[in-house]
Amino acid sequence: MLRTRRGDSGSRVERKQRTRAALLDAALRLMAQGRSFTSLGLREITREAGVVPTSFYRHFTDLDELGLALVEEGGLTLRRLLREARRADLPAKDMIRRSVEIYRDYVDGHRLQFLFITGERSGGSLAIRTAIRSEIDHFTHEIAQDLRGLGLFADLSSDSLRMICSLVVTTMLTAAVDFLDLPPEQARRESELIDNFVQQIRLIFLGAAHWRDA
Amino acid sequence: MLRTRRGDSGSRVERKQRTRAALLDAALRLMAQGRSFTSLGLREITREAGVVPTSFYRHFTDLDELGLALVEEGGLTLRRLLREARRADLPAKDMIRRSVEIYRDYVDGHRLQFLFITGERSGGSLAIRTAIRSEIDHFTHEIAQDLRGLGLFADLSSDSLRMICSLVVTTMLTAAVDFLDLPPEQARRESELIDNFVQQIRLIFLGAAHWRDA
DNA sequence: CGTTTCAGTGCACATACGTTCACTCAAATT
DNA sequence: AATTTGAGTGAACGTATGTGCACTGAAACG
Repeated sequence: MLRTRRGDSGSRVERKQRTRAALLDAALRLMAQGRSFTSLGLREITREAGVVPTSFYRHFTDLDELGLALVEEGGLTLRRLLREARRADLPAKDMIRRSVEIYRDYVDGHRLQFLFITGERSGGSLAIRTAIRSEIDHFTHEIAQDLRGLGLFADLSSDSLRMICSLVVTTMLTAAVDFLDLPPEQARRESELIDNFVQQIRLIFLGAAHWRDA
Repeated sequence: MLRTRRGDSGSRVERKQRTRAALLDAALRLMAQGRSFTSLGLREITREAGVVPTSFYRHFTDLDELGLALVEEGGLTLRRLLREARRADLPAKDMIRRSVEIYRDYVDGHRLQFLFITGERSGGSLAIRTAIRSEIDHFTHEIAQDLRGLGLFADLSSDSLRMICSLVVTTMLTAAVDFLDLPPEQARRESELIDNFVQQIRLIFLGAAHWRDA
């Protein structure tokens, strides 16, 4: 009874891609209810995606494979953040605060992805953890290049710059968790959080400005 | 057939406490195999603890309650770390490196606890996440007091000090995840990790030394 | 010493799970 | 127009789950 299925338009490969995306999204939505990836069941995901359990195997051999696909999606999201941040040419003054606000909006606009990345970064299976770590390393490296491109920290070795960016990134990810856990309509609490985050990044950059390579 | 149960010595309350501890430990051991807390089943935990499923209800009303007990245990572990660090009177020179080494050893000696804290800090249920956050806040506050006690950062406001310590703590927790994921017998990779961690803490303190309150 | 308490047992139940298999039937291919 | 392909179906399987209930028997208590 394929006739009555929703979204039965487009070519066959398009429809397949759409179902695949529905499965990925279903998994993220379930995790958003306070569950971790390893706790999800195959039937649960297909049910949420509006598909029969056996359909799952047309797209992934098992749940791990779906998890790794989610990591890849998350990595893309991180890279899109940087592309967006580069476009928004930042004022020299208050550059950090502005960047933080962009980040906050971006996290809010991609809640499920960040929930997954931050949640599984140190929670679930080794395979997923390793894959996420590699995406984050990549992200860190890109930020380092961007800072170099801006002519900042020109006198630092690339090892030191990497060390500093990795500190910045872990601080960003911690802040993302805080943003996501913020109850809605708590402007006061949110601005405290942002202020704290801004100060931490400023502190790191202040340290970096005085850093001398070993 | 209570006669043949292992550890059937001690008073009744002692034996109960021991079974309770066995349940908590069983949960941690299962998580160490790369699973998150929300993925654990009641039967699975009791099986690992060597107890019949229905016995579970003598100790906890449900899995959430067991999770919160684990958080409490984890909080105790964090506080014991500080007590231990305070005893080991640190040399003024290389104080950071020495502290980091103590921390590394401590994490290694309490792998399961740190696996739980870092893994569930941003992964599982809101209740557990919130409880962990509060333990970490407490930990952060204690570190701030210790630094004050050492006469460091005497010119900083307590808000700034808190902000700095929170940065230190999140860096510590990220480092713990890295330590835990380190394959055994990788001395080279481990010392790289430690060097990186030491440098990040130095950088934060360097920034703190130049920080001026807003 | 008789009675009470209660941690742990063993069985039963409804319900969920992952996976298999043979199937349909529209789209793609020939 | 005839044929092949393959995403999605639906029933069936063995096995797992959480929880209720009546039970046992040693420790604690009066």
